[in-house]
Amino acid sequence: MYRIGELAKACKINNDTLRFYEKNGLLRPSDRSDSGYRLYSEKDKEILQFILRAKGVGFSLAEIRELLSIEVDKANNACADVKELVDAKLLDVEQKLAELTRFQTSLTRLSEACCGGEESAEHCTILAALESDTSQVRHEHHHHEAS
Amino acid sequence: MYRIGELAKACKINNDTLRFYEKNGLLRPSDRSDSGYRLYSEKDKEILQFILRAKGVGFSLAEIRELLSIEVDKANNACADVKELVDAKLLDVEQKLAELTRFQTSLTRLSEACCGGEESAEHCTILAALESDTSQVRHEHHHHEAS
DNA sequence: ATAAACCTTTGAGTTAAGTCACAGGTCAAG
DNA sequence: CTTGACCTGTGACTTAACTCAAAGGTTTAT
Repeated sequence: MYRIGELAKACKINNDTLRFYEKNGLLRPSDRSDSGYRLYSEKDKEILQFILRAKGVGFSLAEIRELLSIEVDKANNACADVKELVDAKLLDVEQKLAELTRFQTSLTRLSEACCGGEESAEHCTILAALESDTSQVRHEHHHHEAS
Repeated sequence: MYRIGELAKACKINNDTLRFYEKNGLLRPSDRSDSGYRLYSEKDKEILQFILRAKGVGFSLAEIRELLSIEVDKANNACADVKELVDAKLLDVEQKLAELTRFQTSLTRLSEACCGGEESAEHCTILAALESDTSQVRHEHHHHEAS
């Protein structure tokens, strides 16, 4: 079991961030000590790492809360609802992947062109390096009620 | 040439967001009308779409500003500096790609397990579906001075 | 047994990224 | 030649996601 400071240090975040996540329903410590200290389990740590990774790839805390809440009710199989959410998130992820792949291509091209010599003049900005197929820009304004 | 409202509508963002991006050095309209109205070119629109895509995959405006500023000084070849920045961003992107790919795998697994039947009980949460190789969590605190 | 380093709660402050409000100028249509 | 939809600037407000401060309880080390 980790105390708050230990877990925070291990994951390089602030103690207050952990309290904040708790208050916002993202990560509740598995236990409390007799004196009220938060006690986090190994599994709690994994959840936290999941949260941090998800944040890193652009999910909001509200979205992450949703992701974490995905859990098939084994007794009643409320599967359909879950699948819907999962598939929606999957679409999000695939869209992000597509965008990122394009960024990767562009940046790679730019990097290669860069110190290659004088023939590189055409690909000297990100924008020039980006394929100009900008058709797929998407915007969603899901308004999940947050904390 | 687009006026602010036209471009904003075309890209499904707020007029004020465009003014905000301008104030923060992300997108300056190519021209102004005689009466002072902002006039955006087709290229401006592409830049905006770039910004929106970059935002979508988790880049901050400060990072996007950096990305946009990547431009090889063709006369003086300040190539080395540029390459360094590009390669740093490339690393970022590749890391995000790796994370996202794992999310994709997990979500796919979850989706498939979900309405598959009763043997799916093991993969009923994101966390269960995630490979437990959580070793690679990374945190960066670049402090680019923002606008 | 007392200081130092931890933890508790409540509540206020900060930063990034918008978003809104206001007072007024512009322009196309009737 | 005025009405309505658009634009201008400046500045205040909002939201998400922290981050800090204050007042006090707990644990460990001397």
